[in-house]
Amino acid sequence: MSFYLTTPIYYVNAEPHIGHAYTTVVADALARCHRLLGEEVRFQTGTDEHGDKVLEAAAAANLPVKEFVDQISGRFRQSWDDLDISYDNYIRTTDPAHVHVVQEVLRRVHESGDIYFGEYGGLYCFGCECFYLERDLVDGRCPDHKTAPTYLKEENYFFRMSKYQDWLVDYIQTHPDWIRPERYKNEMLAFLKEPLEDLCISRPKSRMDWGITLPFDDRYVTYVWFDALINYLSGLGYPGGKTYEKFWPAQHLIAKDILKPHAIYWPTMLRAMGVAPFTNLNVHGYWQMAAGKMSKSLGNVVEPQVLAARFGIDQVRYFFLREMVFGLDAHFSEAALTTRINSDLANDLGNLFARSLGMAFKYRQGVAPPPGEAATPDREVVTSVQAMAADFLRLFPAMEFGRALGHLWEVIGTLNRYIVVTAPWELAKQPEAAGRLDTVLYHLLEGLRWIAMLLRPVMPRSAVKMCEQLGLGTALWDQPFDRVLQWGLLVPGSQLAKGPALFPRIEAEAKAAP
RNA sequence: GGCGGUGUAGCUCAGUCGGUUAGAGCAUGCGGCUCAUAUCCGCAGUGUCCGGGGUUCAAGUCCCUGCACCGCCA
Repeated sequence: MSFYLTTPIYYVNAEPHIGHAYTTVVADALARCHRLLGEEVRFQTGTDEHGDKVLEAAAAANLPVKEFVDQISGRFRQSWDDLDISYDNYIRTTDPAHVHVVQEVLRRVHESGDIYFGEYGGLYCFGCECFYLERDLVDGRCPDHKTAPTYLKEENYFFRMSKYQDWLVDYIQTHPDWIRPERYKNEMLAFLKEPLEDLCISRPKSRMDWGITLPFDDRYVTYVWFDALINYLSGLGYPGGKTYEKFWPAQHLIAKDILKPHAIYWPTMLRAMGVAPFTNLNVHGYWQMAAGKMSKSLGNVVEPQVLAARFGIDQVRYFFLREMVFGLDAHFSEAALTTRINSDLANDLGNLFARSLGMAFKYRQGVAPPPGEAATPDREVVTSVQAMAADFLRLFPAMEFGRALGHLWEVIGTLNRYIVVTAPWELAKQPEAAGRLDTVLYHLLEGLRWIAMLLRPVMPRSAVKMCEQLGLGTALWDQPFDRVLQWGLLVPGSQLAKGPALFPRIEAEAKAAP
């Protein structure tokens, strides 16, 4: 079974921010989860590098455009490496292979008659790279850029998007899960109640030449969205090849701001190309920043690598997945991040791990003891761990990350209570309770092993640390879920290892930093 | 202006088909334990379920209406 997952390719006119990081972390966690479910996974991210705004940004940075895009693309890639993103392919729209595929697509669609030459005149905003209607302007100015648009009359190439409107509406209605969550599907259906216009897919080089030259008219470059969306295919080696055959169609992951290109342009493009639609478009919300909306000009952009350096990679990954309901907006603040880290990671999980291992060392010299006959509380531990794993593996791939983690944390609570109920420090005082103590310690360690296994997609580094300290070899843990999630695979007699606190508490002074 | 969403504890949110004294986490207060990262466990709360009206034996839940915020479209 194969699984192809994509993030958008990020536009290189600005630095990576927390929104990009969220999409990418979610994608990574999903990719890791599906690998552990035994599927063959291809996970692609990358950068979108053509268009007006990139040209402007390069000019503002006083760099040749290619040098500029190399630099920013590299910075995105570095950010993802810093966050342990396990992408299989990092695509750039300036890659010659991508350029070639875009031209091939244009040629085919042109030949099939779905691209035509026409004229369009209107008020053009260079900031938005689009034309505006009079009624959309605010005091005669662009509503986003507050600049007066210029009247342009141009001849351009158009994609017959309107031709596919009825098909698209029908497809959305007959595949209710296709665009999800539902609210975004409804938004698109509402949008499609109005007649769809054809899409202008060229820009005259006289105005803007940073793009892919049209194969049938070298006076023009390709409109940046038409170019960018094709990355999902070009990254597989489309139009041919085993990779494409194996992995298409894709699971796309996007933020809500780019819903329309993905839900309208892209499926109609695929249709015109004769390619099957993507499997799902998965749309998520925004992080609402504590001090108003996320915006560079407001100075509250949180750079992902800065966050990771200050709070920890796994900590940030956990926060993203735990705190935001996929599809809805959520609030971001350092206070919320700190609370999650301190109460969930340090107090609940980290402390449970430390006290369990601590007792194994204190009472059993750091060797995993053999379990004796299970009593009622022990059996309850096994039952709740197994039930939780089933819930977790049902919810997590369905992108209910917060609920999946909620179930996992209930079991962490169960294990903390199990310690109180069984009171190993009392058992240790009674020589005749030695077997009982062995059993309790074993159930704790084995429960923690399951937790470590399930946390691998979310917090890969911490999960490996847990496995190491639990004395497991990679041969045991580096396997699909169905092989490692069996009760009792922790081998009695294994040598455990002590380590520093998994998740140190964030103290007040760390919060005070700018 | 049109369509849609949201409004529940101090904060963030869950509340199934309408059904008992409306829940969780965090924060707060009290008590307990000592294996542990001053951690963990137990107990205690606090609510105009946005306002108003209606349907019903019964409404956080369904209907109407008003307000606030958000999104999409124009």
